[in-house]
Amino acid sequence: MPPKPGRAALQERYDRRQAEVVLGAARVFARRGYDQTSVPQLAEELGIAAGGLYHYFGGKEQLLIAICDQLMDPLLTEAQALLAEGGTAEEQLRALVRSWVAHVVEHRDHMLVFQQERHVIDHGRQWAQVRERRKRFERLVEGLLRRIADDGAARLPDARLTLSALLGMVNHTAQWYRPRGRLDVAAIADGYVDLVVG
Amino acid sequence: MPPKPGRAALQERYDRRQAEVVLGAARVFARRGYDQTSVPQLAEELGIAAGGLYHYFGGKEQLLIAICDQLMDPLLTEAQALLAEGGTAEEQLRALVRSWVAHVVEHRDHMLVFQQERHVIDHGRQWAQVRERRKRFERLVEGLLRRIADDGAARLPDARLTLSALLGMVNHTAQWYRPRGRLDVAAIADGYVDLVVG
DNA sequence: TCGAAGTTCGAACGATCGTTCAACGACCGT
DNA sequence: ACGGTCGTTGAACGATCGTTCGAACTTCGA
Repeated sequence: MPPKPGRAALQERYDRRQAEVVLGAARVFARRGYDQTSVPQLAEELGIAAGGLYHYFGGKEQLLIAICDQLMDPLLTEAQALLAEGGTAEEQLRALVRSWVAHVVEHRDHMLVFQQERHVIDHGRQWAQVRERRKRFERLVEGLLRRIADDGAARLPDARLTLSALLGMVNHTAQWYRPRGRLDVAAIADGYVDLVVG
Repeated sequence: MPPKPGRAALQERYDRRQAEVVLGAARVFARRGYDQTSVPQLAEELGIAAGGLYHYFGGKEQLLIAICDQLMDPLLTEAQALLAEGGTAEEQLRALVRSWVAHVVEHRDHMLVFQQERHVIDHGRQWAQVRERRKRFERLVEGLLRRIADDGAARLPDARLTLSALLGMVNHTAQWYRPRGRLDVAAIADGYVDLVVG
């Protein structure tokens, strides 16, 4: 269904439209729920015909996978870049959490869908790549927390428990953050880090 | 559909069976997802015929509401009882979080469904009571955190942000806790409280 | 400007959904 | 022990689901 390989201009247009559809689908799914949104309903909100979706996606579930990829790929890429920059473990953690919170807030709809459909992500065969990306990101954070604990500077009760707590609070941000709220992204992220490292 | 009023013995049997169905449905929904589980599938796993469910519930969504009630009612009741017992704010917080984590772990399936179906809970008209119970519980925790902040003992960066963080980490526990894990419920709860109050 | 390739449409498909209901065995109160 | 209610069954319903596909429209390359 995508254009034949070799035609760069067409490929780019195809990819841009596809990403646009994914973005819109994330917004609709976050509000109405993935399963409770029928393909005709989704198509109507996106302003295209129902059948037209299948030009860009093999099926409804592949669209869901694309939403999760659009969420996880840049997050993991940015996290790896930050860790390569050097600095103390605590400095790196602070930078990582800032980037992470910014990402959660920016991709709030994606996050809500991602959390909502955890049962699909955890079980399906074709979800292995999404699961692995999530795992890799969590390991990055865990490594950082272990370095901080080993430095002895902070009094983390338990690195694994702290990791779970941090995952919980940051990801939960998607459920209450509002664009014109009292706290900006940096204040939220720093507040989280202060809780964790004291 | 329930037995006629006045027959206490029948009413009790009916209520017990109903609660049993809710419990089983929570387990199935947590694994397969609410929407992705058809009524015939659910009925088969519960060991009854599809039509039989409608003896206890007006429809599939009322069953979902019952799951959330079975989760929130005892949690709120116990929280209110703990707050009535007296003690310093920090002591009360520690007791409340212990009870809360125990509840999340005990009703892990309910929690997973509750979080999974957030979009339904937030929007539907008949979900107002569930929303209000959730709100009331959150206000209880918020009041406790404000008392701690006012006492000046701990260095909470922001009571509202701390509340969101605590909600996130405790509720997230349902997604990683395993019965024979390294940490027991009390250790988890105390770890969370230590992060929050320092 | 012309043929080809890419994109969109919308009617139609079989499958499956949530729900209803008449009927039957089990158990209650008397 | 008997009449009535309760609990359960499973077949059947209309509605709606995700998906397909051939035709119409648009854009690209030359």
